[in-house]
Amino acid sequence: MFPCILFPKGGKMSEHAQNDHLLRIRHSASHVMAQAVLEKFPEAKLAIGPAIETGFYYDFDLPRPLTPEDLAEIEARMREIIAEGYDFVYQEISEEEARRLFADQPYKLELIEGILAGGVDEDGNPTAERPVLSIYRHGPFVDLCRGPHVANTREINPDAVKLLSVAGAYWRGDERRPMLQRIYGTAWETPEDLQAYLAWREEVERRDHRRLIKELDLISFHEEGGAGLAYWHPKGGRIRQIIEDHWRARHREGGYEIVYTPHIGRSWLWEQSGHLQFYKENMYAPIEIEGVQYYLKPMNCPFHILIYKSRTRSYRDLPLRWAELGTVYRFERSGVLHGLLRVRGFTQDDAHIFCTPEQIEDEILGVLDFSLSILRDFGFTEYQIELSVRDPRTPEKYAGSNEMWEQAERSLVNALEARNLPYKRMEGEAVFYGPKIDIKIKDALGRAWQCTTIQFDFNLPERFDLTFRDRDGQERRPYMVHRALLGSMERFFGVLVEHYGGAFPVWLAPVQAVVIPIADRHADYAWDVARRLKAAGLRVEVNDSPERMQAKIRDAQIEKIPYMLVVGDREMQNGEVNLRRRDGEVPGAMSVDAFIAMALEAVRERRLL
RNA sequence: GCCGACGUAGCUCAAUCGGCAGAGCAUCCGCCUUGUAAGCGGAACGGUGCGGGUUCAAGUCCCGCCGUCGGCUCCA
Repeated sequence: MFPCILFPKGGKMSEHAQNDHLLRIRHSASHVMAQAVLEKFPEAKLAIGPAIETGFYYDFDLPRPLTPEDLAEIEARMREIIAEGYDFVYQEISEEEARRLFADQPYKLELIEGILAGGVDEDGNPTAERPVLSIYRHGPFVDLCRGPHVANTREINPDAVKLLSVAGAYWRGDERRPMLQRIYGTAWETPEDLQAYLAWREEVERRDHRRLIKELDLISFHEEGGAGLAYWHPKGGRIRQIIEDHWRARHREGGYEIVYTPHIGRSWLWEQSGHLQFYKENMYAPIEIEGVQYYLKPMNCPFHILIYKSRTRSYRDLPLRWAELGTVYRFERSGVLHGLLRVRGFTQDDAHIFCTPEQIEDEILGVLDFSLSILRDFGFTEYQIELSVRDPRTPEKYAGSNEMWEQAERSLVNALEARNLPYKRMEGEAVFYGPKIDIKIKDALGRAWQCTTIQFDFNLPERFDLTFRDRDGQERRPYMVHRALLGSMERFFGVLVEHYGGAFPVWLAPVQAVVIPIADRHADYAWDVARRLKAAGLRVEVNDSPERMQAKIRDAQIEKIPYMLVVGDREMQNGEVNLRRRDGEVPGAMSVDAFIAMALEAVRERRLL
């Protein structure tokens, strides 16, 4: 999933997650778990069991599916094994010994072959090291393993270990290989760290957008309507409109033109673009009418290209920056759907930039600045940036010339370095048609989400024969850059909901203020106040239901409305409102105008409250 | 798509061995006229995701489908 989970917020835990001792503890815990599983299922076949960022796992081939009761039993046995106090002993072994030792462990034998053949380690990952077969023993358990481990099982705190879940996982991550059972666990240095991690997981659950969009009446999904298709309710729609309005305004300022294109296109487009060749299994089946096949668009590029090709382009026209909130449909496999983060129909905030090779550096820098600036508007100020480039070993797999790739990469690197942005260079991660920058935004819980992508395309300009007339009269090929900033409205909205836990900053809140009359006789005044707020441009509701004031406040709190304005006899008399904020603060009575000024300032500055 | 789990009222959840489908909240109707996170009383609401099957009897067991969840794989 894209929420590439980092570590719990706060420096202490982050240090721990990178701490070598912690990795040893986790890796050792996974061995202890494997021992416990093997005792319970002597016929179990072991696969691999590494430490991961938040714990560890081990993959097993077992005679039957594991139940939660099994997990509890295994966990209990782990504590006993830990208490038995075995040393972890490292030993290098010969090929023959290894084959003999793991004779009845086919997955281990496969790993052994891999290690001997060179190129992979005992987790199946590529390595350049010379082949060494090594094992780690603790008590009766032995595993093919390079380590490192703690010295003794007692170094694992039995109260800081917990098994979390069991899930399916393909052997070697290959869907054609057997499906194994993976047990996930977590281990920390102290029980306090474990508790903090579990509390963090609970917080993640509390903020889950799938729960919040339902509770806050923002978006729903319907079995009857089809999986992965979102229905935006009035309040969700309101937020989306605010996001879109802001997006449009910023794009106009930023030198973009906004275009609109159809939702379906003739098969010719998709043959020409290559989608039917490379992407067909992700496209909805064609609609045939009058003998012509139309496909629902999985992306907007070919449409923008047709606009480009609608007339002869001059170097004087470039750069062209065209943006569209383009709704696309992709047939995602059923198992990958996930709330708003992975859907089948979504609206990309797409843009394509067509420019001359000379302009590309400036354009890339412009896109980068523009993207980060807009993300900042929405409260995202921390990023994790990846630069995906070619695999230098296989240049033939990529479209475009060497010079193009080099220039493109240079422009991406230059932009990142001009802004002092740290990034990770990912060799071989580029798509075949060009290098790209992906920006993952970090949310309030420190999780990173893939939203922004800036991609070169050396493929489509060729396929569609895009040209411009240069100042020397020659026809030349423009550069084409795809860019999605928020990614998609759906995914961005889901991330936004989780980032704020549903308590949106005032400028985004679907209802900014609710006026709460204490008794019926205050209702007219409440409506009067509401009219004034509305006239000032605020989104306001009046709760004049026959409930107690306390109940109305509770409802407003649950709805996470930023401002609650209580009005009773005193306020009515003085022409005031009595403010209570979502965070529980009660600034108290103030004039209506004073409240309006305060609220408008919060909106203008995009403050939380 | 694959492995596993799950699907009961709008929401959250209950229903012992297969034996009369239930509660709170929300909704509706009354009463109360209230000072910063739930006033009181009453009514109505589902036949258990859908379709088959087993059984005297199915929410409970079996099969298929749909959907959701945890993962894997995928993510132009």
